[in-house]
Amino acid sequence: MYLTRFFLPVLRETPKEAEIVSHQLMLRAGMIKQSAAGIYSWLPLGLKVLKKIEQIVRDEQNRAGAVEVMMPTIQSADLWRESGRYEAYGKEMLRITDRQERDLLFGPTAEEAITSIFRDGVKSYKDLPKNLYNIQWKFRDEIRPRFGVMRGREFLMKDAYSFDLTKEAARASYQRMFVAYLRTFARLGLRAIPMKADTGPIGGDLSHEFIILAETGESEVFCHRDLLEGAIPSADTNFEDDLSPIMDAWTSKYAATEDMHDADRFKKEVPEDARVSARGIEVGHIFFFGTKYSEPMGCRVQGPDGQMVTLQMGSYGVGVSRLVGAIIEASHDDGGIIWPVPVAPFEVAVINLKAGDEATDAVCADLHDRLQAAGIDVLVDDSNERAGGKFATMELIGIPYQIVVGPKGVKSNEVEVKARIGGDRETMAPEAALAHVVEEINRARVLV
RNA sequence: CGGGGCAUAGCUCAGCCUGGUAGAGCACCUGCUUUGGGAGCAGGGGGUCUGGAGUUCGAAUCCCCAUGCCCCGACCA
Repeated sequence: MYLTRFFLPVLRETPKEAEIVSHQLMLRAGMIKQSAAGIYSWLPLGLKVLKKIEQIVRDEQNRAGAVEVMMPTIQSADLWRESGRYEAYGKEMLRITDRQERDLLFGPTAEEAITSIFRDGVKSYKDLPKNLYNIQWKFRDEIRPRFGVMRGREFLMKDAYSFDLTKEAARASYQRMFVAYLRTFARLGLRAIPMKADTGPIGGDLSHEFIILAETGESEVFCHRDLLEGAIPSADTNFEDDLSPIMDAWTSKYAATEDMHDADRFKKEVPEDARVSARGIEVGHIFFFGTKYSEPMGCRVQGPDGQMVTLQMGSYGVGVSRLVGAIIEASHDDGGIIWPVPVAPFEVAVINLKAGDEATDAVCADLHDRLQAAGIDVLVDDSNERAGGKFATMELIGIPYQIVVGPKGVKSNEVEVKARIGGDRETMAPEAALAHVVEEINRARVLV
């Protein structure tokens, strides 16, 4: 992609409505534009990041054996009357009436929709276990949206729902998602820590929030330092195996958000030098809720003995659009965003310091074509901007690698390669620069 | 929903108190000079001053009513 063809409305100054750094940087980098409170348009740069995150989430759901569906964003009120939540949900639910005076709503979540699909499609225990997920736009009419996409009213979310015959089987389903989440967040370049969460009326130990540490996190969190270095299950993990050892390893050490924090236990169980207390952002939440929806909605199958059994369900959410902001919160500096390679909108920026200079243009075009052929997402800055402006923009939008091509260097067959992280610069031949960034990027892509 | 604040050019803001027909910086367009870490000079385009209703000869400015957005709180993927 060439910058002169792309749409990248960057702002030099920070719009005053943005409070936290991710919101400020997303606006300045031309990733989003606010349309109404908590509702945003995704501009090309932001959309590229969103899509990359979405694809990694999808990839790991599929790996764990979940199956994707897509459902309507507009749902029928009748469906929600079945579960009893139409009345219970409150003003956060955006209610709509159509021309026939039928009650509709813009889905804030998908338990009802998915349960109704599942119950009509599965009648035998032989069809279990199953896990269906969707990645869709949801709407919650929050009293006070804020922090940009971190807490918008409209948001892209992945919700998975597991269906099992027994609680034991449901536990195994839960563990599969637990492992999938460890891998998902690691692949996004994040270190997410599963923390014990409130299970609500159901009780038990099957509810975890996945938290990433960031200064601007919404809640205070406490955990054992070892969890910051926990082992990520490898790509060849067999999801048919017993995953208890992995989950046990991750849940045996203290980790809790402020709601669940027990200061005495924390002191007793965690040595002083291993105590981490920080602020955290919730990027995922998984929980087992038994028959909360399957019971009222009649989601049952016939068991081996011919008796009808109400299914045990769990739900597993990832805030996809929120993750865009969360990653920025966790990865930025004074110059702007620092994208982890797997989610970077472009992996390499080729900066043409003198667009219009024949030799410089030729080197840039060659790099562009060969990077693209190598499967690298490349953006060539072929604008007439001055050098300083180009550097500042690429730094702002956080492209992991820059190849700087100028007329002086071209004469001596040299370009400069610069890494966004650390800012190291190295001069080398264009050939070497190409090989270098391709190697670095391929390495960064297969971290887990 | 309670409390507070703001609304003037794409962005950041001045002008409002004390009414007289709209400004700056950045961005944008033209030209010249420049060109390796957000250049300089000259010229130029762009505004229903959030909306409505008042007071007045005259309203961005004063009065009233709406609306939108932001912040604090309760709520929250």
